[in-house]
Amino acid sequence: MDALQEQTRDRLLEAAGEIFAEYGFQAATVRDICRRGKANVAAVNYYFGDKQALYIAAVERAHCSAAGLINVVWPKGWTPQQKLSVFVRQWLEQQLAENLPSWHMRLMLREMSDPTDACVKLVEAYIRPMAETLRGVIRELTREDLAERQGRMIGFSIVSQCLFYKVHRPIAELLVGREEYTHFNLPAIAEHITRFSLAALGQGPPVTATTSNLEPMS
Amino acid sequence: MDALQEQTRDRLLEAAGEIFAEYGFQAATVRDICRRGKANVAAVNYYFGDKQALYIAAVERAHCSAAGLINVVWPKGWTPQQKLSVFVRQWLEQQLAENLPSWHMRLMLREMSDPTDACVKLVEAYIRPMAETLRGVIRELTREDLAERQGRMIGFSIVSQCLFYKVHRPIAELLVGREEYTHFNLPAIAEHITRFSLAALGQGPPVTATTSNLEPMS
DNA sequence: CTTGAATTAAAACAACTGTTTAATACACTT
DNA sequence: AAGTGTATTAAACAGTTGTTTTAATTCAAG
Repeated sequence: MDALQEQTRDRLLEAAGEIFAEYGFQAATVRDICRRGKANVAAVNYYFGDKQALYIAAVERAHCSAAGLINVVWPKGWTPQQKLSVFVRQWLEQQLAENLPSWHMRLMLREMSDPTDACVKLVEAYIRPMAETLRGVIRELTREDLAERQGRMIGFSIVSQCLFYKVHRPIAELLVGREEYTHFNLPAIAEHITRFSLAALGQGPPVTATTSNLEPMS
Repeated sequence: MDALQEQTRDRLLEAAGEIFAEYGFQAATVRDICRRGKANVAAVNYYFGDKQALYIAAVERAHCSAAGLINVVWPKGWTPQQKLSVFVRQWLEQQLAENLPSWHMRLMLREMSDPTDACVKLVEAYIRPMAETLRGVIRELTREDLAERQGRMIGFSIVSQCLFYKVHRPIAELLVGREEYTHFNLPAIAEHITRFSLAALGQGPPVTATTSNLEPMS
């Protein structure tokens, strides 16, 4: 009984995540969700109360399952440059993950661009820990007495570059052309962002330098 | 007759812009738009055919009225550093403009994060010209033989930092706290992005340097 | 004043929305 | 075997959606 009853609830949550991520809260309909979840229309209200509660549950599920860069313990002997490189690459991997279940990140990004009631929990459980991780790396890369506010801005500069390639990907693709954009793949983007940011912090050569073997596939 | 007939059509377009910018295409209702435009419900279909055509017209109107950084002619003797500084500042001013009519930029940003059929025109008429302007400045800031692809990535790095403070402003505010975020005002952001980017290109001191009088209120 | 087209208005349209109800099916205990 | 509480279903609910229809109104030209 428990196995079966939990099954439909879970199927519903999974279907809700996919559809909310694709269409957003308003445009998604509970009938679509129930159809994909192979459940009756009344199931949403039976298990979750109403549509909004289902949405919040889906967002929660998304940020609970994706805790990649939270509480990382860096291997000994790593330079802060290496740490930043891995941070950027891993962020991009999560973000651009074409594999399943892709809706987790998409739903979170939607919440980040167009926040609802669910975004407070998202910030506390997911974003703030990641921001702290990044803040630690930045602290290693800069002078000890760097102003806290400036440290935050540096973090924003790094993260914003990563977010761009997901949030504004359609526009970027339209701008440079579909074929050319295939060269804007994950390794290329990751290396550019890392080099750009390290150079900005005075911890690497200008991004315009000829050689580019900053991080030979650690 | 012409004056009056154009009046309601324009009122409708203005109201549509505001409401579409605030709620998005799906969540905005033609009844809300007509109420704000002081027109009958049938007016939308009478003047524009259907809701989607009204939306596209609103997006068009938005990107036609905002052509600030397109085809700029830089004053003689300006260094590329100064040009970049002005570019960033002006982008942020348009983007963060709290003054009227703020819906133009908000509607375009919505289209950039969540593109519909209207975004192709938007790219060609607004985004591509601005990208060309920025590309010119970057060309001045780097070696002549810089790879085109890398030039584009540098442009993305700069623009993404600007976009961040609009698109993800709610999250950023939630992260650093409302009071502290008041210090993330336009001049502070503009200076940080300019210094960060110039340093990345090897055209300025690291962003972590103590002094910050890069651009004393030109 | 009359004509006739353009504009506005009120009402109705069918389709869809989230949600609720009431009946049924099922597994379990007593 | 009857009873109990949970899970699922089909049907209906009331409200909103975009759109259409039909009629009233406006208003300049003849």
